[in-house]
Amino acid sequence: MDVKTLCLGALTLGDASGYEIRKLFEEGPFAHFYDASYGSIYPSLGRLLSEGLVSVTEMVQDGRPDKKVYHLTDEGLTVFRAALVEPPVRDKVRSENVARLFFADYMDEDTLRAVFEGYLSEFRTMSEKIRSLDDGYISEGRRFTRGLGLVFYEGVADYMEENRDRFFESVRRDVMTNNKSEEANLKTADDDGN
Amino acid sequence: MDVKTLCLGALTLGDASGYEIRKLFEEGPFAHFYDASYGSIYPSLGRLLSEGLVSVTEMVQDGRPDKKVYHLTDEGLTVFRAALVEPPVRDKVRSENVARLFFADYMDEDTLRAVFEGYLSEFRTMSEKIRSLDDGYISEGRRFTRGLGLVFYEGVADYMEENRDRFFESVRRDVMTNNKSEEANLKTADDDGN
DNA sequence: GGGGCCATGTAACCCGTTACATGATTGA
DNA sequence: TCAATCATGTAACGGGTTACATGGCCCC
Repeated sequence: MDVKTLCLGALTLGDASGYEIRKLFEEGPFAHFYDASYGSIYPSLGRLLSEGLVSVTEMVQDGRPDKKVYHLTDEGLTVFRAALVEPPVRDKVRSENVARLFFADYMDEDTLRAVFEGYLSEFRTMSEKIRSLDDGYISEGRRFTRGLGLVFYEGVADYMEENRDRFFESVRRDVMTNNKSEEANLKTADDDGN
Repeated sequence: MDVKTLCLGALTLGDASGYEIRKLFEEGPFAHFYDASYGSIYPSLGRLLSEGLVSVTEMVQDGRPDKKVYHLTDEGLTVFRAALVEPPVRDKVRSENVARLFFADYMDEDTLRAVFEGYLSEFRTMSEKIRSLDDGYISEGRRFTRGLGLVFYEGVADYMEENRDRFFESVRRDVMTNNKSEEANLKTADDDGN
């Protein structure tokens, strides 16, 4: 499912401009499971328009730039529904943060602490942001995935806090071991292929 | 952090071939936070070799194809350490599965059930796989991130099971509401921009 | 006999990011 | 006055995926 399809999905929530759609990904309800930038959203909307899957209304505003408000057409909805029937591909995750933590024993402690605390506070911020949202009426899918996000952010944040001390302590031990084996390497540097 | 850097990281765990490195991403300890295919791993190893960051030994095997076992050089380790100092970019997540659940009320129930149960069983499988691993000795970073993965997989799986019934029930209500408003749309189809 | 694992590699393609261009308004 | 928000768009670049090519062994 590409950005184009997600734009159709975005418009099922109501008419919106490219800028507003971007915010759905940035900090709105899509933030937990997808990301997209202007460079993919605007061209997507353009293509959807030429395919008749969305219509557009130019809104003249004063005090701020004009905007183009897009609306899902019946055909657009049909196409979106068809896209949802396709079996989903596996989740794609790419976390440099976790990678850093994985290789904790190859980092100096200050950097590691910064990564750890930065990551943790990001998770706390996210979970608080979700909690503080007023739900009004939202669809069950939206409510459910929001709960899913909450479980994820809070679960990870709690885990990190609970294991913080032990983690840094054990990493320090690993680092000492690494240093020893590197010293040993220096003494036998010739059979190293280097 | 690109695949090239992750290949260096992979080799801190021990010498390995491209094929073996791929398995780290596919089902090994990297699986929770990164993914990479042969098409990126082999070229990466080639470039690392020409840069002197890894060395290679051709291993002739019988009964199976020969393989090239790569080894991290001192310079490779230095470069890897330097890469870890760079502040990590934000996690990238892209989940078609969650997207499907978000738009639950635009799917027919059979498809939705298939997505739901498929996703759930994927998570159960993953968490069981992690649990069943014998740890022997592994670095704290690795242990910690494994725990992180476990919290994630089990947290989400539990959430899904606990909320399953309510979810499907509420979605059914949403779907009925949608159908009603679409019928209403048909009656006023002319002011639809379509 | 067929499917799956072992094993390496390349080339075309694609989707998306980054960076740039432009510019008014509002609030600190 | 400086930064942020609102708002749309394009072009170059890039990293990675998909698909293809090749081929033997092992187990059912």
